[in-house]
Amino acid sequence: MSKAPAKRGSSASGAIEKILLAAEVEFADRGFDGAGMKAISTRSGVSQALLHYHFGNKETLYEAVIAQRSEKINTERMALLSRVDLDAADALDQILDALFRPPLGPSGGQNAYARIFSGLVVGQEREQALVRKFYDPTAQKFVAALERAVTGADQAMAGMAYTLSLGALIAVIGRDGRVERLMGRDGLQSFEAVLAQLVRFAKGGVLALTATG
Amino acid sequence: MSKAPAKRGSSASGAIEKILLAAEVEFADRGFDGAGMKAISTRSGVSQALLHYHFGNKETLYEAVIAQRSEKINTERMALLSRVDLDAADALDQILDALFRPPLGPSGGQNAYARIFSGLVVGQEREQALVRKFYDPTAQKFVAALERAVTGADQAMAGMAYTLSLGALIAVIGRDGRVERLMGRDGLQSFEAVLAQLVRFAKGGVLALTATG
DNA sequence: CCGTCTTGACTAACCGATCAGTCAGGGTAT
DNA sequence: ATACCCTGACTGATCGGTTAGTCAAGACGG
Repeated sequence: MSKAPAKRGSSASGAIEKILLAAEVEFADRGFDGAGMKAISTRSGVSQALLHYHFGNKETLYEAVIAQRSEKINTERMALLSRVDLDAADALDQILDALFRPPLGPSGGQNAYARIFSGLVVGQEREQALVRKFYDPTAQKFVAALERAVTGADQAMAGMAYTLSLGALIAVIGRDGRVERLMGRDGLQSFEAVLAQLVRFAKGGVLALTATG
Repeated sequence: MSKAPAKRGSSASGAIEKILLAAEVEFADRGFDGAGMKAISTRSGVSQALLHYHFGNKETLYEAVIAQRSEKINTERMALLSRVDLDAADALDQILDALFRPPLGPSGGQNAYARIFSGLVVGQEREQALVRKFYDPTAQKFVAALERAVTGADQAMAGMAYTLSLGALIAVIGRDGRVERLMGRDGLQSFEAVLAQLVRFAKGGVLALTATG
């Protein structure tokens, strides 16, 4: 019955980590369909057969990349969110900071996974299924936090606010060169400066969305 | 030297239009790499060879789809923008409406091209090149309009505001089912209602971004 | 006649996936 | 200790299928 080994968890030479790292870059650069198993094997320095030995197929490898990163991001997001005083004056700023900071990562937009993240948000069935699986539970916590922190917001408004804020986030992620092209001079801004602008924009948007009128 | 025919402009049975329409749906559903020339030919009811006869290759066909739609969108955007009084009180609302309405199209998010549009915003080299070619000139007009209409905005701020607003737009485009999932009940809202919320969000964001502080 | 279009065969490259087999390490029986 | 075997990690070669793209020959219609 051709047992599939496919049980991850051990690897003598750290091959699994190398594969995941190479796959992340390849998927980020070319997307799921554009990425090739051969290219991933070359990039990671292992045989192509080993990719299937450890992960079974391309789809599972893709999911493994997202599972690994999303867990870190969700953990970090929840840690930041748990420290927010929802009744404080700057609660909304803190919530949005907790939402944006982890996926942007310490290295900003050149982070490979950030580009995969963008693809998840605007993707079709495959991506939506992964979002549902790996991001929805945390997302609902944020929607609930928004609903509580913003006066006059119901669940529908909070959900819309969350979606629109995420849109602003992925616009920043994919902006390499584009923002600089549209706004004359100015070298690339620091990570914290961009994040601060993002929070300001989203905050203004959320408040405008939920304001009575 | 084996001249490529590839001169569009005439078609006895309207095959070119059928091809462009089918290609638009296929590219929207599966992305550039996921789309297949065979699938496009099947969908359009035309032989696969005819695709190459008229468009040469896949890349050119993709570009033709975007060229056709972007021209309509840009024309509509400029027409709406030209009617805006940049010194009026609601100038910002009008600018954002002119920016969002055309790509959302009359049919809203189920519009096939809208999904291609989303992919352009978050894409890599190929998509960025197409954006540069087909959208940048109009984009710069909008950045300039934002710079003039919003007090205290310089070009850098206006460019950032434009990028972030676009992000909110593509979040709405790709939201099918997702917004409804995050915000309890509520059936799908009407096109104008969604657009109005989008404008409110972006307006609040832009003003917050450019406010002194 | 000429441009449009179909049909069908064809290539060269590439795709994901599979296979048989190598190798090292560790337990185990004697 | 040594001979044995099993297991898990890993590879090179190759599988069948699909891809974009090409080409030739002919049909249809203005």
